[in-house]
Amino acid sequence: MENLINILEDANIKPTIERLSILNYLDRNHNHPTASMIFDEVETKIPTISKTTVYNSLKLFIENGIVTPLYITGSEIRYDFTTKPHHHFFCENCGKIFDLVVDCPIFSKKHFQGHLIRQQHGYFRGICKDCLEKEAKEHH
Amino acid sequence: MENLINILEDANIKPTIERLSILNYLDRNHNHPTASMIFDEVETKIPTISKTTVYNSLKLFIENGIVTPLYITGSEIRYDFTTKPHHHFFCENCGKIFDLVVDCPIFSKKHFQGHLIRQQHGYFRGICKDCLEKEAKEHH
DNA sequence: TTGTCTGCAAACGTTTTGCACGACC
DNA sequence: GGTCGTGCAAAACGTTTGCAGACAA
Repeated sequence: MENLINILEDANIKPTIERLSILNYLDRNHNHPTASMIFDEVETKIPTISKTTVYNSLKLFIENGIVTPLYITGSEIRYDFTTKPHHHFFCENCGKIFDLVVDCPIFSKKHFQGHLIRQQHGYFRGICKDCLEKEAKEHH
Repeated sequence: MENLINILEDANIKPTIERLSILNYLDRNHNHPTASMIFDEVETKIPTISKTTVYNSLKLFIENGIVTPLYITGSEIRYDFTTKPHHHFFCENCGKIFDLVVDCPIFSKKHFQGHLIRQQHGYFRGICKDCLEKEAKEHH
């Protein structure tokens, strides 16, 4: 928690209880939650919190590079505690999004073919291993 | 145009004038348009067409693998005439989305680490070469 | 007291849905 | 005549904005 306060202060963001709770949630949950998922959990600790504050905080975090928004599903935005670039797999069956480790030749490059790269995503959609195995069992 | 009719008929989609116009637009414009951009252009040829029909048609095309939706910007969905998988670059300054040719080790694989891959996107956000050059000139 | 943070409510823009009309076989 | 396609209008959805009150320095 002390660590999270530092992250915010380093970014010149006042570490309010709301912001800390949101960041704490993202720190504990690396499963790319939606704003609603964050709100639902933080609300149990801070019952007075509003969705506006969740959105405000996430916007602030994104602007400061603390959080990365993922536009993967076409509906809700997913939020990812920023680490080094990595790929994502989105399961169309169970909706889970998880990290993939892929050896990609341009990862972590800042420039490519003359363009400035600020963010990079490799992502895959399909049916995840778990869902495939469940399906197979049902048809045994 | 004959070719486009075949594409639709092969997918068991009745080639109405609306669907053909939409597909024709996508065939001529590989710049990843939004539904509105498609609507605006097709409307000049078929003034009675509605946005609902554009959305209905796109949905049908996507379900049949003729069109790929791109969830890149976080706001409007972009639509891409389906070809072989490729990367995209989204310029945060001018909003353009263009194709990138990248040598990626898992492209065109159908399975990866046990997961079934139906679709794959590699995409980059940042500032494109053209915008960087314009910026440089302004600060000469 | 000044500026910042919060949170309600309303607005927003894109997409989806319900439904009725019309076209076609 | 029955199915399919269209298109209007309304709803839905996640997100953003305006604003007023609360809080903190």
